[in-house]
Amino acid sequence: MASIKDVAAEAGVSVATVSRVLNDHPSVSPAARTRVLAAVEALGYRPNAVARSLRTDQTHTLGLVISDVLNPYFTELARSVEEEARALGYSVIIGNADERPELQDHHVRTLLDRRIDGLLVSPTDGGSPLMLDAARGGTPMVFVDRWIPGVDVPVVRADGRAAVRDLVAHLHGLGHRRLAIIAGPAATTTGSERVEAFREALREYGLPLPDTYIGQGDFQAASGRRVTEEFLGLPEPPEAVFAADNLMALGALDAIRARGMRVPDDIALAAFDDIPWFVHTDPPITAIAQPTPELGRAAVRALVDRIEGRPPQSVTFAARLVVRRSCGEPAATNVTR
Amino acid sequence: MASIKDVAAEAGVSVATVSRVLNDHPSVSPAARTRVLAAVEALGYRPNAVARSLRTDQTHTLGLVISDVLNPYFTELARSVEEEARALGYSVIIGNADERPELQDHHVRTLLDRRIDGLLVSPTDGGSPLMLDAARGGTPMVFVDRWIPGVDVPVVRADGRAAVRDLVAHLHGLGHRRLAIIAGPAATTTGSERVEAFREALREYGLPLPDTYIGQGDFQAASGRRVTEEFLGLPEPPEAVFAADNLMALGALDAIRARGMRVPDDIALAAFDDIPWFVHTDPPITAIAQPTPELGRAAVRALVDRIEGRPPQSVTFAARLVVRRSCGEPAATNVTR
DNA sequence: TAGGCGCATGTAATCGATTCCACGAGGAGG
DNA sequence: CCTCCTCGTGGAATCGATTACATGCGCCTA
Repeated sequence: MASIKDVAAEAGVSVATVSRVLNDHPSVSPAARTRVLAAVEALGYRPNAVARSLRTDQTHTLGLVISDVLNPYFTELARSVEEEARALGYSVIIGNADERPELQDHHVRTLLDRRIDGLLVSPTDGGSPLMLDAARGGTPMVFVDRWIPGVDVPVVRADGRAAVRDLVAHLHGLGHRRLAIIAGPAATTTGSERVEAFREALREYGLPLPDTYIGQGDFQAASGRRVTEEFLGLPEPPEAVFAADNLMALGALDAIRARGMRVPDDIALAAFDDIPWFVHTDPPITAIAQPTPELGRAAVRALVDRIEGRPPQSVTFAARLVVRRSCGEPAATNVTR
Repeated sequence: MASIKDVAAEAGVSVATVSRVLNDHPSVSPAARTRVLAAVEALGYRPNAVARSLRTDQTHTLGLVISDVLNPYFTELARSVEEEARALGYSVIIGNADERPELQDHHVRTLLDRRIDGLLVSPTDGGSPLMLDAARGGTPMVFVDRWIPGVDVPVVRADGRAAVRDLVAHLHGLGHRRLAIIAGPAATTTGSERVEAFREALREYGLPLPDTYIGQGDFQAASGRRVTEEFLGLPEPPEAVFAADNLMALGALDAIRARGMRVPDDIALAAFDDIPWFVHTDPPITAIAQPTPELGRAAVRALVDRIEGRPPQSVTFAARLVVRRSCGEPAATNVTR
């Protein structure tokens, strides 16, 4: 592979001049510039990003550590992150933690070893020493979707509180009174917040939330299935189930079908995180939609601001309820798609 | 960030000794080793992968360029690729081409600039000059799922021919005679091969495949919807539709429902590529399943073999038919899950 | 006891870029 | 005509690692 020296030799100039041409430094004569560009062309030269990074101490690369690539919510997030980063001149390296803290640490470590310019994280847990050290040690960092309390890192996320209240109103309006939730791990913010929002909304309607109606899941389909089976086995099973993410909702759907029951006739179902597939299931599933692409874009912008010395901003978007048919017939005024 | 020099100073040895300890070179005294390790610990030193790569000309990184991250088939592939690579001591950088050749080229270019050790590609097209040059220029490369004919690059893929024949037999056995296909782009091998296999299987059963029953899709849901609408608008619509990937199948499902028709009563539907969601749709969709994780693992092994100087092997797996309910009642002997 | 061998270690070159500094040529101004 | 400034250019240091080569020491053997 041709190096800058080869180009310099071919063009009959010094490596310094070649470098200047490549970084369009102003003080290069037109003649030299032409010769260098011709040499670059002739040799098919491409600058070695590794060498460049070593010298400049910049990789123009962002790390993105997500909790689960198999979850469509996160792939959509990853896609928008990459898109925005590319627009701003950065590449993205994705690390998939599979909801496992030690795998998350592995990725954080290798990303730091590669000297990425900044880190975008959706933590699977309350924060390992490694990640906390990195944050405190000055690695530009932004949390997206989930975050870790008590760390001075900007957070880009969606607030589902209002949408959860809308959902409870919707369920209440349809006559449902016994509402249950399949929660995510309490160590994650999205795990605990969604339960809190749900509990609060129920209180507004004077509805109870007994412990038996709070199932402990782990954001994976299997846990949704298990928890739903437990719900259905109760002496007084819930009339509606709210899953804190889309994978657990599908697990729930599965468990309900396995019992020969129908949604929404026998039991209502709703999910946090809307995904394209929810339109295609039978029945289409009512869900709380985050503006996922906007989240990704805002997170990248915040991180790049931080990297390039501008003050980064935490951003909170609003999630919104998308009513479909899985809780019963929608009122005419509600959004359907 | 501490460098090897700082460690050397702290431990009172030269950088060479530090390097030897880190790469466990045999000839280092136990005393020196201990002092170095203590210094590493004290400073929280981590070797700079950028500098190391520059010197050794190895990045221990593989590039993976896939056609569409939003397609669950590819995310599953990406996951298994990363897993196997990690087991072999490599990291993976994923580039998403979004089925756009120019984006594919962008990713190939930046990956090469980063001097990745090898490239795993599922090409979106017949091969750009850039990719062909890279392949011929000696960049270790392996094609996975899709490939480009006429290039000397190992291919790891699944052969769907037998499974497609099984599918046609299944459809024929259920009494369907007018079978149609939603094809992928002809520039991709999976696009053309699946049509060919289908055509051949139909011929075995003496069934025709008129041009009106070959819809041209692009592996995205919208195209599946459009093509299906065209099918349904024909004077004599097909009795069964076979979508060449999962996203187009969902588009088809959508179009069928929009007409108020039911699967499989009014029309049968099957898809290439099985995904977890197909179990949850109503009805569950009959599909041709590739051993996706095995594909990813084999591709990584082939690529790493090539990188480390062992002869790489092309591998072809068999795809298999998974019968569910979207074509009609399954025969008792067929696999269901 | 001298020669030789091997081990532990250090010095310095090297990878491919960027960039500071010095230098020479040429033009402007006094 | 001399001085000074600007512009284009090249030499060389530098980033942080790896590694070939040199060196010195201790020990074994003849």
